[in-house]
Amino acid sequence: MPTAIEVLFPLPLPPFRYLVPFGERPGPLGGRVVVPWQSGVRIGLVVGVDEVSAGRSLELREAIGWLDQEPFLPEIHTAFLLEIAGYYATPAGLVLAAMVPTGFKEKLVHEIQAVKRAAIDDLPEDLWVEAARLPVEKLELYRSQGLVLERVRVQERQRRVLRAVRPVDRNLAGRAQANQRCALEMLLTYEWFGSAAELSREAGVPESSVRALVRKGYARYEEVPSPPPALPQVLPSEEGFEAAKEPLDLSIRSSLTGGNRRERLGALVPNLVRETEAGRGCLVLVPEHALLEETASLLAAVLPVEVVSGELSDDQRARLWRELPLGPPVVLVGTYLALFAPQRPLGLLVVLEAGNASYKLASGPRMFVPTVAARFAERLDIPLVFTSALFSPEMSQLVSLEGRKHLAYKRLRYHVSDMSSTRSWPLSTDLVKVLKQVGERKRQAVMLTPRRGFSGGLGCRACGWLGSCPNCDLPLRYHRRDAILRCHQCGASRRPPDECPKCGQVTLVPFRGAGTEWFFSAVKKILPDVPVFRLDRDHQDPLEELHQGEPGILVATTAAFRRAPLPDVGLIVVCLLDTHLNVPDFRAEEETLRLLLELPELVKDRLPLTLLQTFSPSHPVCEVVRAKDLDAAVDAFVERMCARRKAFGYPPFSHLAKVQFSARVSASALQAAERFVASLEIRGARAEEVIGPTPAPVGRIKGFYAQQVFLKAAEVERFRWLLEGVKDAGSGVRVRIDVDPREVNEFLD
DNA sequence: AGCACGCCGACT
DNA sequence: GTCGGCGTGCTC
Repeated sequence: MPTAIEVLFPLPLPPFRYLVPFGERPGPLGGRVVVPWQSGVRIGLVVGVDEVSAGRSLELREAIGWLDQEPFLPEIHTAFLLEIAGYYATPAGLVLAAMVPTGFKEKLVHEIQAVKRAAIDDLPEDLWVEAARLPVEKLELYRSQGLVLERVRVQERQRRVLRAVRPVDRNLAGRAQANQRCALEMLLTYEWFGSAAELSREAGVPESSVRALVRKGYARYEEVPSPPPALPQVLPSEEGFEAAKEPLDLSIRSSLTGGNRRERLGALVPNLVRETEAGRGCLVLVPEHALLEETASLLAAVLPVEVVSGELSDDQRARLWRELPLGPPVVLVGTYLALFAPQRPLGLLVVLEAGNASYKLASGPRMFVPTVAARFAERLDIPLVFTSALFSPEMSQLVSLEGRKHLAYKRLRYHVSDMSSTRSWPLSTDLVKVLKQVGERKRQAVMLTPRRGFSGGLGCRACGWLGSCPNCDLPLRYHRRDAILRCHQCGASRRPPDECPKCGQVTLVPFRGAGTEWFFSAVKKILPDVPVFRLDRDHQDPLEELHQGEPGILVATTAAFRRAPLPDVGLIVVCLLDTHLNVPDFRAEEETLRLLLELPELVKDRLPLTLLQTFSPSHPVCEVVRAKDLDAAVDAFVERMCARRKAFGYPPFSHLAKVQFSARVSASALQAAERFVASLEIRGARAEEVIGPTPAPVGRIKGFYAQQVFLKAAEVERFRWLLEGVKDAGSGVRVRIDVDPREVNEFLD
């Protein structure tokens, strides 16, 4: 029986089948193989081997050859890719692309020759020629007749340089050729230049003179091997960083909560030191690039550190992957891209800020990185630590009681300001009072606003008309400074009308929640002499003055958490807590509490007064932060959240997936969703396992109407079985699956 | 993801 | 009359 291999590519596709190269053995799982692909060739990963019938084998193309002697990826990793793809109901190739960020996009040199005595007139024997010499159909024909030999190797990194071909001669002797002569002499002295522009700069001659040298044959461009790219240098942080003295007594899976970001990292330093000294590498995952630099530079003060993130070029990653296994053990700090980095042996896996929303990959395989990391650590049988301000129900499923480590919370003084008992908007009378104090004492304040722009909308006070997006069922956000209405979902924008399009009156006013612009101008009005800074996605004021301790007020979205802490903050304001609490998601309350517990991370030393503006001052979250014993109150809150999730069958006590059907025609989306639910019933789904279809909370986005169905199952096998029922929904309807959705109401593009 | 094929608007 | 927009479909 012929042998076939299953080959995976870094593309949104499942593995494809090829025949083993003629006369060769299947090769190991996790090896790289070169195969014909459309009209060319490409690199894939062998993820399976099986026998196929002789008849079936006729339909398969033959692989061309192996790329490495040793497996490129250990077998454990290879199997893990497929497992993760299965759980997230995503093509395995997407997981490969996300987890193995190097090794599959190399340029290839593909050469062919005729087999002995094939007597093909358009292909030589005994001489390798570029495959591109032959038209694709010809090559395909000769392949099927077994008339052609093929070989492929990786093209080494090259760069184009300008080199001299012959010396100055009398054709360059004239006065008119002075510039060319000068450039050629310089080129002869230094052997080569990276470009004509570079040479012209160095020689101080116009670029046209250099080009003339090339045209006249005195110089030419050549491809030469280029040196490996430099890796980013991690500069040790100059700031003092309090590392703990003794290692924590960690379990195979642990959590570290409480304190603040730096304290949590500091508490783990002795463990990282111990591992590297024992000759094992450590992996420290961060949720996003913004946290990478801070983390890496703090650790670099005491440990050997390397970094990996999407910011590295392909060549830099290739170099790191090549060199990591050869060098001494390091602490590798990176985003999810670092998870499969070839550090062997690995002694400890740390997932920093495990509750951070950025760990949910928004595109590609919609994986939740902490979950993936936990399964991976389990497979490799190495210890794992989650750190987070707040212990989460998800952690409670993974971490045993002995594994739970806690640092006491920084206790802030909270003041809750009831917006329903104040007439001033958007600054309550309490807030005006404390802001004035901050101004008088020349201190700093941070105000966290729920959104960017001026207001949640622009509407008519007379008739209630509200400007909304032509593509989405959403109000257009009002950006006063740019004098524009903009959709925060699809980006559509338009000029605000001068009068109400509905009733014609000139009574258009900002509606709904205030954003950074509104708070900015409100603060300016009451404190005209205090510098006010704005920070959000649209607008970033330089903050050097604040970082140097100058007085001022920072009005920001949660973008403030991605900046270094400020030195002299006397006041933190959560401008409208309700916006966070009212996010229609079962995690909203926890996320709000997390936000409040992370507030100390905005400030350097002294703990400021924290003022929460809200219409629901007795909300449990407000009660928790005002409790005498904060640590106990948070514990009790998390217990309640766990109990609630258990009662309603939410994760982590069940597996949850959102299946979204979207179409330009509203009825087709609904119809497809209903068909899906009907098919689930035929599969034996129980009533409590299927919720929906329901129209998405924002009914239309970018011109697409969306319907969603939620799938819930206690056991993972059953969950996967139900999810396999998702089929193509027919033309005009897009189906998207999000396993373990973090934002239940997010539109899946 | 790329890449080809295919059908409707603004131009040499 | 053509260039080019991106919708749809395919890759062993």
